[in-house]
Amino acid sequence: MAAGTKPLRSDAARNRDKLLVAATQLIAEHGLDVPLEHVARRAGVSIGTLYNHFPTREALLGAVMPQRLAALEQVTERALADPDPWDGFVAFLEGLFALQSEDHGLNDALTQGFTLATDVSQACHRGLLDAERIIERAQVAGRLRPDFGTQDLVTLIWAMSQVIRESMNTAPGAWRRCLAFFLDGLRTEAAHPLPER
Amino acid sequence: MAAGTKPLRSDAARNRDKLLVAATQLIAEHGLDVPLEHVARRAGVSIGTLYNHFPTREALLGAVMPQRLAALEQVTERALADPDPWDGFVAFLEGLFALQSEDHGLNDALTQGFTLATDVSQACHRGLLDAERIIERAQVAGRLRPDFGTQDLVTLIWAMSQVIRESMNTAPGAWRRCLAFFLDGLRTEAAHPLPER
DNA sequence: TACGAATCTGAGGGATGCCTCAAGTTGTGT
DNA sequence: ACACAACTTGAGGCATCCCTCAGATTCGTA
Repeated sequence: MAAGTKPLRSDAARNRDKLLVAATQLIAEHGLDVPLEHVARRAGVSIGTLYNHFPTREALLGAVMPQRLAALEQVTERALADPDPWDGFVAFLEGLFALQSEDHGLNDALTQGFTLATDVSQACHRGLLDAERIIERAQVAGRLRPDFGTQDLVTLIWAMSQVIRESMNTAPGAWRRCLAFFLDGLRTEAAHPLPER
Repeated sequence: MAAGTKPLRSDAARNRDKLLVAATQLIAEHGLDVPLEHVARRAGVSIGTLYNHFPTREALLGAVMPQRLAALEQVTERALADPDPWDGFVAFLEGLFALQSEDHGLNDALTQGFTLATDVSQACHRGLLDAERIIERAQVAGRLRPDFGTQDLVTLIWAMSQVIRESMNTAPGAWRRCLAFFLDGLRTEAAHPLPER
């Protein structure tokens, strides 16, 4: 795929950048549903200009979110770099949820994740593949219970996203305690049979 | 408190009932945010009439939700009736979340719960007191880890409410598996130290 | 049956957010 | 300096949901 994108006029390029900055900020503060008019206003640009550059909300998210999701890759790397597979697994989850608790938009994206714009959705799937390696490593080491699958991670993300949302203002960090409870149920030695289906 | 409410005219009483029935149904189907116009329409009544009977959304919720929340009391009773304190604790959680998964409105109410109309909020608090007895009984029996408090139950409800929301259509019952993981972390023997605040 | 009070109705005004497009402005190559 | 394509603007149309109120209707009673 050659770069089919013509070079933007200088003012257009500036406005596009201002929009991306504004969108990144506001999405982090207020989530994926932030009114596009607010984004345009913070960028110091009219709503029409926003629609020139990003014809749909998804287009804007597709331009903003992948960068935020990339932060997750670092967390994954660090987790895999941990010599102890279990500690790495824990570090992954803590890093992941720490990111979510700092960015409303990321929290939303990982919740809706797979119902979203192709760009975002694909990034989520890629992230999940990486996560799978972390999970398997901890299982092979005999530390993580073997019946914990990737879908269970998705479910855990759903769960924690809400804890983060609800406690963000009143008790930030409450999610760490909740995660600790959950982790105690994920150790191999804690495992009891799961309900069938 | 004497009944300060004058008897309604027969048609008014009928309409009030129709509104309550419609609201109960639609709230269960679509959650607490269901448009009031929809409620009026399903009740076969004009929007004005709805506002005659329930001047605010909270008034309507205050009339509808306590009855739904009462279903929870039965769950609590049955849980306390279980001879095994741990089984009772588990039955309580399963009963609670089963109710939530059948009623979008109840799910919302227990999530927002304490940010809500006084009637609903009070019912939530009362429910929480009952739950405390279940928790303590399981702890005294040495089955439930002693560092699990009422606030942790609230957090768990937040978490599961989202799992229920997300999986309701695609994989109803997914919450049971998630709960099983969590429960395995709540057993006394699974307990590891929690992060200090 | 006829009257008055209780009740119902639904058009309509307000708020928010989405998105478009005709007219105006600005960058850029010549 | 000019011309034209590229870009910007923001009013305004659409949709949804909120809530109100003047006028029409209906119930209960005498």
